[in-house]
Amino acid sequence: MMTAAVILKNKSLSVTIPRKIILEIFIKESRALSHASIENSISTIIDRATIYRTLQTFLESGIIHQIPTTNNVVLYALCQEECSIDHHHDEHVHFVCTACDTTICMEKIIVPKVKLPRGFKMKNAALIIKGTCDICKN
Amino acid sequence: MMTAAVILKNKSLSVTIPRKIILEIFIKESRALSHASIENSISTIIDRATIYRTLQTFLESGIIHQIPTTNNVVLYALCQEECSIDHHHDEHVHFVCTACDTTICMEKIIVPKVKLPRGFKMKNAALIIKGTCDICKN
DNA sequence: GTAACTGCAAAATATTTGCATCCTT
DNA sequence: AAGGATGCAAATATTTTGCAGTTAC
Repeated sequence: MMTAAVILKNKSLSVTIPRKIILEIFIKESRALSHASIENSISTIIDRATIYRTLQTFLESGIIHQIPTTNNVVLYALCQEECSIDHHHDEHVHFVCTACDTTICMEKIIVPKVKLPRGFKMKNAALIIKGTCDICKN
Repeated sequence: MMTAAVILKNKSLSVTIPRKIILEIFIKESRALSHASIENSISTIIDRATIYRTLQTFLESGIIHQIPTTNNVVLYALCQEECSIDHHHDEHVHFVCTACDTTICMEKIIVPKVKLPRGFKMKNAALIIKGTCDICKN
C-alpha cells in the first residue's frame, strides 16, 4: 500500500498539503471522483483553483486518469499501474451505477479489441458500462 | 432521406425554425457536435438558451444521443434507428480522431459484450476509441 | 384560441488566470 | 536561496431559469 507522499515522490512532485489531502481521498475512496465530490469530501479549506490545478498535475503525471461522462462532469480515478500523460493504462472497463450514481474501475476487465475500418488507427479505448451495481441490485 | 421537418413530426414535436435549423446541421454534418460547434455553425441568431433546450428536447425524443467525453464538452450525434429516452440504440463505437478532433459514429461496429462480476447488471454501454481517422492517417 | 416555444435578461455554476505570498527542496 | 505551489480575487465561460411575447397547430 503506497502512501500519498510516496506516490508523489515517485512522480517527482513536491509533497504539499493539498496534494496529499486530495491524493488520500482517491486512495481511500475506491471509486471515480469529480472535482465537486472532492471539494465536498474536504473538510479543510483547499482553494478551488488549487484543486483544479492539482487534478491537472495528477493527470499529467499519470497518477489519475479521466473517465468520459455525458453530463459535463469529468471523473477522475487512480491509475493502478504506471501511467504517463501520453500512455495511460486505463483501458479497463468503467462501470457507472445509475442507482447510486457511483463510477468504479473494473481493473480486471479489459476492453475487448474491435476491428476498425481501413485507415483508422486506434490509440486507446474507453468502455463505459451503465447499469446497476452489486450493492444496488434489486 | 428524411427531412428535418419529417423527423420532428415523427416525434410529435412542433416544427419550429430553430429546431429545423439545428436538426439540419446534424443531418448535414455526419459527425458528433457540441453545443459550441452548433452555435458556431449557425449563421442565423438562435438564442443560446434555445439551443440548450432544443438539444435536450432532441435527446428526450431520441433524435440525438450523447457521446461521453473527458473534456467537459458533451457531444451529440444523430440516432440512426429509433431511440427513446430510456432505450437508446447507441451501442455502436464512437471514434475520436485526436488529429482533427472529430468524433464520428461507427454504426456498423457494435460494442462487444463483456462479462461483468456477479451482481452487476448492464443497461447500456459506450465504447469510445481514440486515434487517427482515415483522413488524418500518416 | 391555446399550449408550447422562443428570446431576452439575469442568475447560478463552473473554470481559468494573474499575482503576491508561502512552502518545499 | 530559488523555484514551484498555494490562496485570493477577478475575469471568463458555461448552463439554467423566469417571464413576456410569439408561433405552431
